[in-house]
Amino acid sequence: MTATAPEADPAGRDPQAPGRRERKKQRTREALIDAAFELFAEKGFDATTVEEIADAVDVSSRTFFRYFASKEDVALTFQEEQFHALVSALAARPPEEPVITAMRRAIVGIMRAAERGELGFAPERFDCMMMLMQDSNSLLAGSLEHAQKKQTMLTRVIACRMGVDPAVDLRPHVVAATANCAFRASADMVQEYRDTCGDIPLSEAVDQAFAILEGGLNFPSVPRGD
Amino acid sequence: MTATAPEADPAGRDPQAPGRRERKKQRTREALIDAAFELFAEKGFDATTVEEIADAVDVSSRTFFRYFASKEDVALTFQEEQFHALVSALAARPPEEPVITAMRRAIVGIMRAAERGELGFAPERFDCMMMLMQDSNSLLAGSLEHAQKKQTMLTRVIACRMGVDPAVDLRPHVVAATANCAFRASADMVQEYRDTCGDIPLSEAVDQAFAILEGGLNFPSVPRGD
DNA sequence: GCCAAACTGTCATACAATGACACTTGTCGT
DNA sequence: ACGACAAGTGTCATTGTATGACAGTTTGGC
Repeated sequence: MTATAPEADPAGRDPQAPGRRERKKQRTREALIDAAFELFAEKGFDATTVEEIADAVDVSSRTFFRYFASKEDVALTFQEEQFHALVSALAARPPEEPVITAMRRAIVGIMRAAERGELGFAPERFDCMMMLMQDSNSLLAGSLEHAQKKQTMLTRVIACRMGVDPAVDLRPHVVAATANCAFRASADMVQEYRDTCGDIPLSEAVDQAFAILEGGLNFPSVPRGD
Repeated sequence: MTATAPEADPAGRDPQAPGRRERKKQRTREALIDAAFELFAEKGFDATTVEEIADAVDVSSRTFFRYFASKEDVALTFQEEQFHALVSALAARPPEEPVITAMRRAIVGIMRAAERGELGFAPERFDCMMMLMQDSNSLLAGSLEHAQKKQTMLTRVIACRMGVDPAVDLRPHVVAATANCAFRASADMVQEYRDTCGDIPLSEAVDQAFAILEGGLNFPSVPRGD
């Protein structure tokens, strides 16, 4: 392995450029994610062991845990990326917009982008994760835990945008929780809908969910026209 | 151990009465819960091992897992009981009430009852569980998973009340998710509030959260009066 | 080329959770 | 009262997740 690569430059030319070590680390990380999803798709989340994932990439399972905090973590990388994108998108919304509107447009925008593969990962991966969650309690739990942690952060962002103190004002908490709420409600229905009719884009369902929430939820009980 | 107890009756007098075996089982179960909470309160959830809980009651850890599916499970017994009470309370609401109103009153009613110790368990236990969740990710995850599963069931109850099909109508999903949403938002704020000002009853916060949700969440962003 | 830092593998270990099997105890019929 | 059967429990073994310690290797900076 001599310096046959064209970019090899003995004099440290670009101090920002990630070195070979960094690149290798990144490759290992992505290889682990790829291998994990391949195995998950094949055998399911619970039936796949960390050792199998590590073996597929030819590293020790100890190394796996140096890249990911848990087996759930490797499956939730996309959720993590989506959240980061969400915070940016929310910050980019014009300040005249009411918070719920900003939130709604930010989320729906992110989800549409994700469905088009514009967020740096294949859309199938996210779908795959949603499917896996149906069959694995531990993955569902991990996802919810992750989302809850993010909700706490979102609350601060929203409180700031509203100019109120989250320690004494319930509203930012409710708005942040609403994001989770809309997402979970939509995911549940999309899943149920798939079994009977067919696929529906999650982003559309989430948009609808926000519409319902903004409407105030005032639905009558069944008229009992027996 | 001869029949010195006054209730010993050779002729099976009451076929409904739970036998000694059943009573002993119940006692073991409650002893495990008691021991678990004592240890949790003392050392925290994560730092407490199943073996310690089992030892405190003088049973094997294998037996612990015959009573509870997981270490989280023993801490979530109250959450389980609250949910059962909620479903009953919801069913008892008059059919003229809009679903969101029925839900709100059912939940707030249950939580007030819980705070008064009218649900068969000490209110401190529930408070304790909420505290433990702040420090334990696995317990938080378990709680959220449990709540999510219950939400799915709630969705069906609500869909039924609304007279719609949950596979094609998003609204019952959103209403059910709203329950979780209101609860989590309130729990987060109550916790934050406690650190700065003091205690506030969770039931009141939840009631407020519903009011906010029913209002449609239309809050302006900060006026920027710089 | 050399040194220090970063990365990895190989132990060892703790804990959660489950299956298998034997043993004890409660329940029920006679 | 006795015995058969079922329920409950303990012991042992095993799998899988996760973490700490330590040594060996690779990489980047000098």
